[in-house]
Amino acid sequence: MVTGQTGAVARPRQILHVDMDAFFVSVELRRRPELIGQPVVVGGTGPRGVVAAASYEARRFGVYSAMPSAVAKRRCAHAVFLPGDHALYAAVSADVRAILDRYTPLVEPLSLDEAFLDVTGSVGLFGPAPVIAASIREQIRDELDLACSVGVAPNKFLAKLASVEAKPAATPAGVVAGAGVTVVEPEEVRAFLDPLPVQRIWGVGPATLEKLHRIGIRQVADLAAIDVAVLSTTLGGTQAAHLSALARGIDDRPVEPEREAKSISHEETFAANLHDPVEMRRHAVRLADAVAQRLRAANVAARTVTLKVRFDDGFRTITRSMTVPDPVDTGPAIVDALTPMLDDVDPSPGVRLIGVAGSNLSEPTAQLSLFDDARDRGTALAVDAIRERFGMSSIGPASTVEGGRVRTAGTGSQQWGPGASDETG
DNA sequence: TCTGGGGTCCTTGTGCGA
DNA sequence: TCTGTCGCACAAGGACCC
Repeated sequence: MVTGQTGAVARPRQILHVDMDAFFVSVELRRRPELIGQPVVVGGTGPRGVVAAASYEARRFGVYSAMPSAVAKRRCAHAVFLPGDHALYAAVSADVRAILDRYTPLVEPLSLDEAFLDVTGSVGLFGPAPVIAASIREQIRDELDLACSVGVAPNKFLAKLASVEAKPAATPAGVVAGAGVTVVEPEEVRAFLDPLPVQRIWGVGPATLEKLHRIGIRQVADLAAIDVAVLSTTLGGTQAAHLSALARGIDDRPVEPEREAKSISHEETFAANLHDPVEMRRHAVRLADAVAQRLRAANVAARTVTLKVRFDDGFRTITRSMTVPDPVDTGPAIVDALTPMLDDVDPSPGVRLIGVAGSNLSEPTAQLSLFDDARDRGTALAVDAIRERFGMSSIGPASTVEGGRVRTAGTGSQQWGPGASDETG
């Protein structure tokens, strides 16, 4: 319905990438206006916390997302550190989404603070794509008191790069306002891409960058020029073909409004290392319970259960997984699958993180022959109902009760690392 | 500097049945 | 019966993204 497939010359697609500016911080500033203009950091406040978002004033001091909070505090001691409120950001994200939905049904959220829109079929109604981009910015600003940047281009990859160009910039001298909207026309693609450093390409992280540097590739132009067969010897065929296409501005991926989750997981980093297998199991039970609840909420069950353990000896991480014959969506069933894996882990080096994931998702089965599972599922659904009414900490596995309250996972209280106080004992 | 949490995708190795 | 190989499923880990 959006592309000319009737024999007429196909119009270039009109893709928008909408990216909120310093989203978590900006949401916080709405309720803390006295902090506007100050360096503000949202993220984990404990010794192992990381920065989730930094205001542009904080970025002037070299504070960026994913940086350890301890480093951020050293670089910008006078910044205001806030713990973050994931539930609030999700609610505001829904408000933003409602605005985007006015322009096209083809909206693909990438995260809470960014989304792709295919407005190819909307230009007749709302005007050219850059006009739509400006209109979206205006509505988000007027209705939500938030700023965003928008990239407009013929595909997702270019639109995403374009939105970065549109953003404000933090320099040691001050914060420079961005254009707000950046448009890359089809005939401008080469001039836009060629001078960019190769790490700006989606999928080029530190490891790939190192490989590319070794063969003399530093700019996107270098990558676009190199033969794919040659690149394959360094990166492997799949990645070589993918990156080569992107470097040439080719990206045919559609905007997909409804993508089904392929896995559901919870993990937690502890303020103090665990050394006791019993403690490990207790946390695993809690995480399994949280994963199970989300599986049921999504009306799916997992055939593969994965345990993730990160040790304190050099950040070593192991994963162990098991595929079970019948999909599971209850805490006890997930714990059953986890138990042999947990028994195999030696926590003596110190365990800093435990994660539990369910993948290989399918619809839950209700086999009458599995009496125990059916009973577990009935209990679990009852628990879900109680939690919906009285809150997450109202009920949970006995082993997760601390001081008369249930410790929960994934409730948004500690999204970016352990809190300043040691809760693990 | 020393690294959170929630995801996706890819590669490599292994076991198994045809 | 033995061996090679192909495809598939699974397991584990790495890299990357926000």
